[in-house]
Amino acid sequence: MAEPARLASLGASLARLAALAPLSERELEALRDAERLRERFPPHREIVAEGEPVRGLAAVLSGWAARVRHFADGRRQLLSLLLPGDLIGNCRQEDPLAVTTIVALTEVALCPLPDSRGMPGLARAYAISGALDEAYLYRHVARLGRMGAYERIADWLLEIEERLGAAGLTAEQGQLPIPLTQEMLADTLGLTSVHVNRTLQSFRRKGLIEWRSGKVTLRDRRALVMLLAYRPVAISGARD
Amino acid sequence: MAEPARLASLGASLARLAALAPLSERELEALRDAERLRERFPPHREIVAEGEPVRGLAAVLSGWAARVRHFADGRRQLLSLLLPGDLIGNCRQEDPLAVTTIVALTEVALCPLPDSRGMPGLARAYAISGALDEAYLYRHVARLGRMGAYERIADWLLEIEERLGAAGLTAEQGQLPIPLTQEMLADTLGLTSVHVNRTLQSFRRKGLIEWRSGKVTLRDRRALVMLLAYRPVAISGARD
DNA sequence: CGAAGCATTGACTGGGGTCAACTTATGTGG
DNA sequence: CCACATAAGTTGACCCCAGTCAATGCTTCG
Repeated sequence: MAEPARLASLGASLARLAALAPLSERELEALRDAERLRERFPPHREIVAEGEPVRGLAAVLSGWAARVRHFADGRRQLLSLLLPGDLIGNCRQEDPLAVTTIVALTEVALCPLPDSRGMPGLARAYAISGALDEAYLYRHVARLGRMGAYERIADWLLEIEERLGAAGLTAEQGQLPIPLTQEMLADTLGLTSVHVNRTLQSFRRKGLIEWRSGKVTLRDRRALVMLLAYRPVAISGARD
Repeated sequence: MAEPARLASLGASLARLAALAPLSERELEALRDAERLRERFPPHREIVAEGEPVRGLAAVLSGWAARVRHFADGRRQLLSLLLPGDLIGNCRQEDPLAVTTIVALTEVALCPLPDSRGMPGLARAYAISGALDEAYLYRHVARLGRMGAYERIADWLLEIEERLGAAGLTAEQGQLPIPLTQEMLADTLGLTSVHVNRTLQSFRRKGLIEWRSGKVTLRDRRALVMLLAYRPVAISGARD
């Protein structure tokens, strides 16, 4: 955002990263280089396995991935979503082990990122990216712990709008490309796909959102924000 | 654990930190120094305010604190618990802003910690502490997203046992000092205090735990672990 | 055109929330 | 050491949000 001209040559996803901190010409060059090398993963493929050594720092160039935890009886929880521009393996130890499994939700392209040694701008950008991850993770905890289904979805949509915006992925008229099935969304929000379906339909009927073939439009952002501010306390017989 | 003799002069809480990575004599000395300076907070007092600049790195010497988020209508969610030995302000940016409010749940004593510049052992210890925080946070997300009340409490108790053990705070016979009210536990686990109460009573009646005046004993750890593995699927009419 | 994955709908159930009363600790000043 | 106040824990009655099960459409895409 600060220097659109110099970032222009970067793909959108790395542009998000580059916008987090002022970068020197050399650092930008390093990112441009990195971008050329990319590794692809088909949907459902594990990108990182929990407990395995982390291979190094990488960035999501396209597609969505997720940190995931599986239960013995088949339940699963998506712990966090990794969108284009997000980092993988962004930690401080020398030889870290992966804390969670990471799986590709769609087709995903990664690129390895340069070490930040001797590049203070990059180091700052990585640090800020990590802090953002942490902030979104806390938000996710609050969402799962204390929000009902309507609130969870509204809050999540607003978060995704913000994050896709930062990655430069909001199409014109605020269309958000969200390639998740309702079941993935359910596994993210701690709900069942059936209930996600019903809640989304209610949103659509009220004209709050449109959601067709992976493109989401927030038709009434104000109403979504209202949903978060205070629970109606259900006095009147207002239905739906 | 590696070097009990050299750690002996450290208070238990900082001993946990020191056990995370091999430390030089100079680094240990720096910790011993730090330990002398302490700041006290009464229960309910804010230690860090969300959005404010972080004052620097510190460690919890005694008492429990929590990262917390408040909702407009009075609901609140404890995002993570800070036990003796845990760090506050452990991040990588230069001038970070606090991502969440931190509040003292009990009387809390903090001590400032030395910067890790020029002390690679300390740097590693801080990094590992941060990685552990992250791991527990992901576990918390899975707990809130996909576990029922029984599982949440069982899983949480096992986590706390592990963490108190690492901090050297498990008394003889595995008594855990847990200074939380049922309401605080409810705000941690995304439940109501009423439901926490009923669930705990069920645990007690089944002989799984004892909980009296802040001292918890896990009487049947095996059964607690079983609770996590698979949901009973409720075929028979087994009550309670 | 068939198959597989995804979305939708209905009927039913139950875990956990809500409200409100009551009891038991904890503690504080006289 | 008691009287009182306040916080914490306990219990019961009732209800609703979200889960479950199962059938049926709707898309894609070989």
